[in-house]
Amino acid sequence: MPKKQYHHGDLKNALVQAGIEILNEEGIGALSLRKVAGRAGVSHSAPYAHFKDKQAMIAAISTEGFQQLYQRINRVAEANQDEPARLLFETAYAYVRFALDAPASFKVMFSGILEQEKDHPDFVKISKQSFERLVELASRCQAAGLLHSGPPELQALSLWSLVHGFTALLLERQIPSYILEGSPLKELLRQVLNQVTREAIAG
Amino acid sequence: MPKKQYHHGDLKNALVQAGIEILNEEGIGALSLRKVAGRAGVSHSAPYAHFKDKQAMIAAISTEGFQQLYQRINRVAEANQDEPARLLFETAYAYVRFALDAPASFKVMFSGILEQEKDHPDFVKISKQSFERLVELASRCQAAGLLHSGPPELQALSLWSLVHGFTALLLERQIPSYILEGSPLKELLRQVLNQVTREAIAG
DNA sequence: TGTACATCAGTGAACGCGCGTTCACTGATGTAC
DNA sequence: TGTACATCAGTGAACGCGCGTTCACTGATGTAC
Repeated sequence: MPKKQYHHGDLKNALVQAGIEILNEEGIGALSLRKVAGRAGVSHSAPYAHFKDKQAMIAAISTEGFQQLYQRINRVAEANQDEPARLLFETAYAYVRFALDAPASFKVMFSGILEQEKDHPDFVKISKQSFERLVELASRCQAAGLLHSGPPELQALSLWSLVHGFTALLLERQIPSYILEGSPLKELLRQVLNQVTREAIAG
Repeated sequence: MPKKQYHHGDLKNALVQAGIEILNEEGIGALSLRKVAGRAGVSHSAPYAHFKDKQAMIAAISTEGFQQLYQRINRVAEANQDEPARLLFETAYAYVRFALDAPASFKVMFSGILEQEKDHPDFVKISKQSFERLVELASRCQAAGLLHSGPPELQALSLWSLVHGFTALLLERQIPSYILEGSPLKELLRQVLNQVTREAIAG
C-alpha cells in the first residue's frame, strides 16, 4: 500500500470515515470540512471534488451511520430468528449499543443537522428500509402474543419511540443517576421494555 | 416605558428571551452571543456583565425551557387531577405540543449542547422536580389499573422514554409520512400510548 | 510500444465572515454625610 | 436638599481564530492512434 500517491483512490469513503472519527472523538461542534480533510491527509479543498458542500458531506456521514446501525440490527436479527422475545430485546439493545459506541454519529443522524433530506435519496431509502424491518418485527411479536394487537405500523412506531427515547435520554444524561445505578444497563432496558409488553420478555 | 435608558433594568431576562426567539426563528446554528445581544438592543459585550461565557447563557436558556415545559405540564395536571387516564394523555400531549411550539428550545434542552450540567444547579434542580412529578403520575396510573404494576420509577422512565422518543422522531421528521397522514397528531399519540397501557385510554 | 492529449483529482493561496472574548472607557445610579 | 464618590451596567474598538468556499494551478492517469 503506497503512502504518497497524488491520487488517493478512495477519498470519498476516507472522508466519511474521517468525519465519523472526528465526530465521535471531538463532538459535533468540531466537525468541519477542513478538519475532515486534514484527518484524511488531503488539502482542505480536496473534499469539493467529492461533495458539493458541507451539507452533502454531513448527509453522507449520516447515511453511513444509518447503514452501520442497520447492519448491526440485521446481524442480531439473523442470530435470533426463531425467538420473537429475544429478537425484540436484542434489537433494542443493539440500538442502544450503537448509540453508546458512536454517540455523536447517533446525534447527527437524529438531531436534524441535516436540513433537506429530500435532496439525499440514499438517506431516505435506508431509513425507509429500517422502518419496514421494524414493522416486520412488531408483526412477529404480535403473532407470538408478546405485544398487543393492532396495526403493526403503530406498534412499530411505539417500540421505536420507546427505545429511541430511552437511548436519547440515556445519551443526554437525563436519566436520574439513582435509576442508572439501580441495575446494569441491559437489565434496565429489559425492565423498560417489560412495561410495554403483554408478558415479560425472557431474562 | 422609557426606551433609551443606559441601564436596561432587566437585561439578563431580556437576553434569555432574545435567545429563545433567535433559537426558534433561526435555528440552533444561529444562536450566538453577538446576535442575542443585538436582538436585546445592547452591545455585543454587554452580556458578559450577566453571563460568564456563552455556555452560561445557553444553560440559562435551557433552564428557562425546562421551566416553561414544567409550567405547561403543571397547568395540565391541575385541570385533570381526578382522571388518571386523561391526566396521562394530556401530560404527554403537553410535552409534544411544547416541542412543536418551540422545537429549537426542545433541541437545546435535550441535545447536549450544554456540556457540564453539574455547574448549573438551577438546571439540575428543575429536571429533578420534573421527574418526581412524572413518578407521581405513574403511581396514580398504576393505582387506577392503567399501567402494569412494578416500581413506579421504572414506569415513569418508560413513559418518558416513549413520549420523548415519539416527540424526537416527530421533530426530526423520522416518522414515515404515510403514518402521519393516517390520523391527526393527537390521535396518533393516543394510539402510541395505547400500545403500552393495560387498557385503552379514553378518547 | 510510444506519444499526444483530454480528463480527473488533487494543491495552496486568497476571500470575506461571524464568532467569543478582553479591555479601557463612560454614563447612570445609589449612598453617606 | 446638595454634593462627593464608589459602584454598577453599559459601550465600542480590537484581538485572533477557524470556517466555508472559490479559483487558477498542477501532477497523475487513461485513452486514441
